[in-house]
Amino acid sequence: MKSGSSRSKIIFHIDMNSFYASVEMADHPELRGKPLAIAGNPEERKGVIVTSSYEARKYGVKTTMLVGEAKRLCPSLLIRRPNFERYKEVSQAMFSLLREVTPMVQPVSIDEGYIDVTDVASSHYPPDLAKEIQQRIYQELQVPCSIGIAPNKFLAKMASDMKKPMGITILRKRDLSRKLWPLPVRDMNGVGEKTNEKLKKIGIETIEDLATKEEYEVKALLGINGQKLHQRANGFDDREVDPEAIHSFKSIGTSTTLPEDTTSETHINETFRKLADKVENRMKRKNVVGQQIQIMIRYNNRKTVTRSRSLQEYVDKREDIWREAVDLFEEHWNQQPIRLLGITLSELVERTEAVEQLNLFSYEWVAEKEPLYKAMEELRQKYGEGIFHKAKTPPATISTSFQKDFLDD
DNA sequence: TCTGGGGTCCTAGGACCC
DNA sequence: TCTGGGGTCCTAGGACCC
Repeated sequence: MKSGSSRSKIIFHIDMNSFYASVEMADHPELRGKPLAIAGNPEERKGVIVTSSYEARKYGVKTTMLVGEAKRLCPSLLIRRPNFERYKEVSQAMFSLLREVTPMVQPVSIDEGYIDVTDVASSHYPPDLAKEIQQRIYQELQVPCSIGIAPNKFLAKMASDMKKPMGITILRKRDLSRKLWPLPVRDMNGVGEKTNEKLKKIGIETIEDLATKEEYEVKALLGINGQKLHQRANGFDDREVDPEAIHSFKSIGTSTTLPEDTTSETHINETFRKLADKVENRMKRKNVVGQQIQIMIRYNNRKTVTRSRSLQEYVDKREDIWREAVDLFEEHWNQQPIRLLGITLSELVERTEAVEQLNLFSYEWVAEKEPLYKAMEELRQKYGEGIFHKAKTPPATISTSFQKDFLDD
């Protein structure tokens, strides 16, 4: 084993098959073997399919399809509401199990993740190891998974997709032209609807078409993403499995589709209150505070706008989140009926870190407090209360830049 | 009866600074 | 008579993924 050199790696991608439906079947044996879909409540306009069992997929039931449409395709379809708490439990149990194999575990979402087994492979033959993992997950949690084995993340991900459910697929570099290249380019991770259309216009339909095109042509079409895709199609991907990535989340947000379109400010304010509550709870749980707030408004014609604002101070309290959200909303709402509202906080930092910064700030602030109050009073008398309309906050949270600008004058 | 809710990353223009 | 060039921050929007 050479140290520091680019030794070839062995990466597994573990993909839980039809995860939510599988968990429901594990918990409710009477559902097993039946066409099952997990979906929201159609009466609240949330009736879209989130996941469906393989039995349901045979009828053409797909994710994001409306429940009505799915039932038309598959009249015997059983529908269950999602139980995310339960799915999270099973997910955590699954990742704990993986961590018994190696600490090099990177969860990507609730139902998939990568592990780097390069070091483990000296004592375990990788396909056997994969089989063992798959069996343990199935026996201990009663849910199926597929595993892709490859020298990098991209190929492992593509491999885990090739045999489902309960498949194990090895994708070596030398297998590329035979196993990967014949696939439609749309199947690549990172190629969605729009990119697929663009690629089609320059004659790229399969992964082979992409791999054998000149890189600069793809880059000219898609920018940096094109370059990345071209490299991946040729089997290159140097992203590491990063066990820490899970801790560095960048935003926390929540949104809701309203049971009916509304223009009622009371209703809108109430909705923002609930959203702010939810965001606060999640921020508390993760022990973070945020310095940027974004709201999302989807109108009845589905036109969606986002509006954001950087804040002078970190927030994590429902009242502050709510006030900023409503303030942004009032500033930008075009009076059209609203279908969906959302709040997202970003520029997150650990609360402890924020407190240190705050202390520093407070120290400076106290020294300038007295003149600031005086200054504000003068402004108020000169221009009226309206001068502070934008801030809508007590003097303690007036921006430092404002404070500094004024005091320097 | 058109299409949920949770995210990440990238781009692009304008402001502002040097 | 035409006014460079680079860097960073802020905001809005879009593409993509599960």
